[in-house]
Amino acid sequence: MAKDFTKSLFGGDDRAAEAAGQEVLVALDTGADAVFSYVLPDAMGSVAVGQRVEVPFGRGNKKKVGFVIGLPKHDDADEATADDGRAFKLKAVTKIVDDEPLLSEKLVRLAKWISDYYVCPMGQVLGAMVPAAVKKGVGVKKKSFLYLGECYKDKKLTSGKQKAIVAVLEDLLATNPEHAIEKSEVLEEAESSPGPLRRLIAEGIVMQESREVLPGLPDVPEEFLEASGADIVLNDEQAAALAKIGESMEQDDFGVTLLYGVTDSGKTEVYIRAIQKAVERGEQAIVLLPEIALTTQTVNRFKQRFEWVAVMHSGLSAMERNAQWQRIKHGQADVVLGARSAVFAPVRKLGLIVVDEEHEGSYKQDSVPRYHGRDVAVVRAKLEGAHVILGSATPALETLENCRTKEHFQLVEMRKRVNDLPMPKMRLVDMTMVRGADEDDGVTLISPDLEDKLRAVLSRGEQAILLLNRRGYSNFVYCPKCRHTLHCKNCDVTLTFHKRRSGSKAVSFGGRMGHGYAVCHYCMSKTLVPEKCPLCSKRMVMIGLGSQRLEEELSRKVPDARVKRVDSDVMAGAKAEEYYEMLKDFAQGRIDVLAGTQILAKGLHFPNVTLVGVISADTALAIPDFRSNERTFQMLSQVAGRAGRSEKKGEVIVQTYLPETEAIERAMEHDYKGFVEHELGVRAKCELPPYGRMANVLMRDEKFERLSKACGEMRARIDYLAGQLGLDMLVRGPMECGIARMHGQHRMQIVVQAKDATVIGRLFKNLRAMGPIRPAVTAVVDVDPVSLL
DNA sequence: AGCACGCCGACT
DNA sequence: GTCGGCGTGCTC
Repeated sequence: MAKDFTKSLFGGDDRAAEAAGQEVLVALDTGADAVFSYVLPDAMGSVAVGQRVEVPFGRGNKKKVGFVIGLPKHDDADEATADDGRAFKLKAVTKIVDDEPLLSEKLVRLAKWISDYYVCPMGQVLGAMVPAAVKKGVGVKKKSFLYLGECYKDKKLTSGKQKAIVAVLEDLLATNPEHAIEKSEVLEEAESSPGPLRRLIAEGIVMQESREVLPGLPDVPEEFLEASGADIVLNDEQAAALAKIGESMEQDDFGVTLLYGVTDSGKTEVYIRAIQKAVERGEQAIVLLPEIALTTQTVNRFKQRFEWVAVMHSGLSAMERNAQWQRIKHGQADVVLGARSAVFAPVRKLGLIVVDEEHEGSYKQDSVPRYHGRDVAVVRAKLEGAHVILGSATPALETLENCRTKEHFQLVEMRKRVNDLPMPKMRLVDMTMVRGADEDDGVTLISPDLEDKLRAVLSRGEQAILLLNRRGYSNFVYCPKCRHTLHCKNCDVTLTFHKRRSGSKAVSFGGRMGHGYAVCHYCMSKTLVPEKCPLCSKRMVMIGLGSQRLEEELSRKVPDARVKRVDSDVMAGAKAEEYYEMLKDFAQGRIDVLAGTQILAKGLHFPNVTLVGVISADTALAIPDFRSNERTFQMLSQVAGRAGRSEKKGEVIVQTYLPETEAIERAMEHDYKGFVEHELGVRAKCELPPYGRMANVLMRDEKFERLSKACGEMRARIDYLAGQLGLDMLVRGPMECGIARMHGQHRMQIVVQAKDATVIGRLFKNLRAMGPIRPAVTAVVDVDPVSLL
């Protein structure tokens, strides 16, 4: 049990003055880029790597909890030497927090890799590996457990209640601590109050023990556990893929398989069979999914096939989260399902990690530690001798390149859709030819082609999905006379107009502005929209591709359709049940058209959907990022997968103002390989990933002067180190970020590119050692950035 | 990162 | 006088 060694009433002597002991290295969750040494007094016993300890920290000796990450071989150390050479006295650990390590030694090693590679203090990495709910022990309660003492038969009982209690325990064979029964259960069963029990305990007939208990989880409702799916017969491609994966798994060695399979080629079934193999071998599997794909549908599919599934997702309460984590740690989960951070699940014997939709940018965490879930999965598997399956219909170029060049990577392809469904027909609509005369401001969202198709679909009693891939990009308020647009006062972005929610009647779009406010999607600040232009007093109008506007145009062009708008705006206030209710309405045909943002493109299966309309394929292209073409292709391919998931033929209409873009042209042909080949050529020319690594140093500050001075200094330091260490790098910047101002701060970046990761690693290791730039500005290092905004 | 310390300008 | 904002340095 944890012991508190702070005996002295007045703060105690935290230093190890008289207490000799073992030196321990402790990583604290602080920005300080160091690991701290403490003395563990001998009287406290021993600790292991991965356990947490409480230590005094800083001038005020405030208590902090950190992870033990090393045990140097100094058993009577009480002094240490700082980097600058001066010696100081070690402070003593005040408490051992965990009875047993929270993290395995392997996970601590993984943390070390993340700390080095992503340039983040060890303590922060370890802090992020364990959910806050686990660290706080949310929901852990002490409960009393009862069992019969050895002499229980010898004593005569007179009270009926006492007899009943003993009988219950006897029935349940609770005759030793291992078979102890929870107190309240016993009392309930024996229909007794605590009084008689207290007697029994006092007489030593019943033994009582207090234990920490985690909250149980509610059982999965029966209705979700129908079809087993165990009888699904794999097609030849699936069988071949599984065989290859199995081969690699049986070698009991690290390996990565890229499962490159078109939408509906049955990748999930391959995952499941591979996981079954792991489970049969007594190993556990982790399945990573993009957060947005972690739907009940997906989870249930796994629950139907595996007895012990643990789910880690953002919707869990702190208590549930802790319960799931503890279950995993105690070997009560064969399969762990979760987003990014589930890669840290504390399974005992890791056999397999599946990363579904491995190309998804959302696997990259955008706060410290800025790790990539897929890449960490590969490193963890390497450390633990496990296998990784990376699944995608449009693999990341980095992954394809790894398969070509790295020893442990293999590519397995699946070209056919299950049931031999044809790929949906793709049709391109060149919007530059559709100059809309029907809108006051000359912008049309629904081309005549799309309008016709919609009507046809509705007349056949089928359904459609319309997609606006990103909200708030061009949904802006402007003055038609002086071209003044509303910008955010804190950020360098155009404000997005939002119609006020229910209560006010529809606004006349393209004409006068009504009840509404403009929102900045970065800082979330709201501004009431002025009716007249602040510069020239003309009436402001709004133009844009917002989903509200789409809804409006739909109701005019296809008035009979029952349309439902889905975007994060509508869904923000809605509960999960409402969302599922809406999906149910659509599935059962009470809604004809779903219109909304990309939320619709993910993981939903509606067989009656035969038309998918992409309102504008260009929004991703407008983002100044070298991956925007790749993203555009991936988005279109994802969308195409939504159409025609049954014997009915599906069609996809793609509207664009940039019809000659390679990504769009190739997507029309379902030709990912062709696109990749072209794109790789472009990347090679600029030495961009996958040919070389990239890191982004983002710097920000309220004062532009101070920022640009600091950026200059940063660049100078990078150049100096490059020279000193002979690092072969390409350095660009400092330059303004894609969004030059955010939250009232100016933003600039320096982009570093190098042939391999070790160069980047060495640069930042040395850069950190140089200390902060003065005057100080906020600087953030993003290794392998997923976007450069 | 977070916090204590100390240095300057703006008030009672 | 002294309150408090901000910039700097340190944490075993």
